Amino acid sequence: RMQLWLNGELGQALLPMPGQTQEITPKTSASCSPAPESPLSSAEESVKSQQEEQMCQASIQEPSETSESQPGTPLPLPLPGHAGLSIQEMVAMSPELDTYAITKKVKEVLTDNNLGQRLFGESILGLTQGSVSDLLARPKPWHKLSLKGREPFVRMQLWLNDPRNVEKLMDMKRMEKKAVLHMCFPAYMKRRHSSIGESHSLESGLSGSDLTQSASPQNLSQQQQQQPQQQQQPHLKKPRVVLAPEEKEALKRAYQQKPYPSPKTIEELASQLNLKTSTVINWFHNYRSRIRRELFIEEIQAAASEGGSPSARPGKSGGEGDNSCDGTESDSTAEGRPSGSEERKGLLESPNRSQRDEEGEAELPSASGTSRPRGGIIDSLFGIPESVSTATATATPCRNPKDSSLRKKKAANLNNIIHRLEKAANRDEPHEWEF
DNA sequence: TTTTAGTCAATAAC
DNA sequence: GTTATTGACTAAAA
Repeated sequence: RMQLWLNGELGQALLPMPGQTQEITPKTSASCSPAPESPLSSAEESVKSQQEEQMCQASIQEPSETSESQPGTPLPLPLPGHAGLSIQEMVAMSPELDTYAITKKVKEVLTDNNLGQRLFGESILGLTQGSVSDLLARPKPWHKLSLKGREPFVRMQLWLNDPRNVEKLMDMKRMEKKAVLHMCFPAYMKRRHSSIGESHSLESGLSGSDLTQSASPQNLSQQQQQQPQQQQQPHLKKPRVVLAPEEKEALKRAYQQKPYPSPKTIEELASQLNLKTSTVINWFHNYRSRIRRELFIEEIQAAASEGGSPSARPGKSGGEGDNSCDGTESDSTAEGRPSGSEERKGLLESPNRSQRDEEGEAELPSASGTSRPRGGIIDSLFGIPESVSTATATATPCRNPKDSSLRKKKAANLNNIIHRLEKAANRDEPHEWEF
């Protein structure tokens, strides 16, 4: 299969660079691919629905392409020329990609061609519009992504490499419209106009937003799957919690004081704000996660402003595992983010020191643990232009002597911050929350 | 058991 | 109608 991939359609689709015929060692897929089927089979529901989605898409795809998709692998759209390789294998084999450049390019193409995120997400990435929006606006650097997290970027890269990508998506858009008119329109209109004040339609169990999305045939199948269950239990859908600005403000203040609050503190917060404990817990989880991502963006932008390839710059976000280089925790000098350094500091205050330390150190195995062939033919197989693939340029980030002094400075800065935070953490036990 | 990563989906904002 | 935001959830890692 590897051979097929090397010599077959992928080669054509991904515009290999001339003269790049280095061998690829089997080690790559063997060491990097964590039992290709397993991650997906564990998410059975998701797979099921995505398989449904594929089937539905098959009706609006060219048959030749549809037949390429891997059984058991949720490929919302058969990857152009993947020649039988599963997406997991492709992800495992992928060289380091510049996620920032990829998303930038995708946004550009979508905007230029008036293609929506929903269409793109559902047909190319197998993700919902919201996820696509998030992904395009806040891409994480490659080395911070898990294999699963890398998948959409590989899909995007492959899509960008497909010379007929826009054309195909346009076709889908047109067909989708027809499909909506011919298949979905009556029910869609009926539900849409009959559900004012009944966002959770008893008839279908779908909200207004769902209905809008059901305009897509592929989505329809997913929802049809959910329908029976919801018909049986139409009232189970929980209303979305919307936190008031004051509540958010209070939570942010609490976060600034204690990014990892104890269960007791969470209880207190919940009772004082009249929220469910789980809501407060979720809020902290989400906030930490999103602050962390803001840091990545900042890091990328800082790197970009310094010139060069942003998402995996040596000494900034390079994946060699040194915290002083990954930027996430060491880059305390970065400025200009609206949420400011107060939120940022929380990321340094993980529940225990060892965990915090490990996080940085763990980057090494996570980045290099998926040691795959870099540059050369793999880049060419992915058809990656130099501006997008950073693998060859950043093979050993931070090893450059020029980066060494920067690293030392950052490390010193980091130690200083950790020290101050630990001191602060030691004296903050009894908290009075002021809202 | 807790935290993180990734995602969905409701809904706000444009 | 599209995109952005965000609370909730699942799976996996620590």
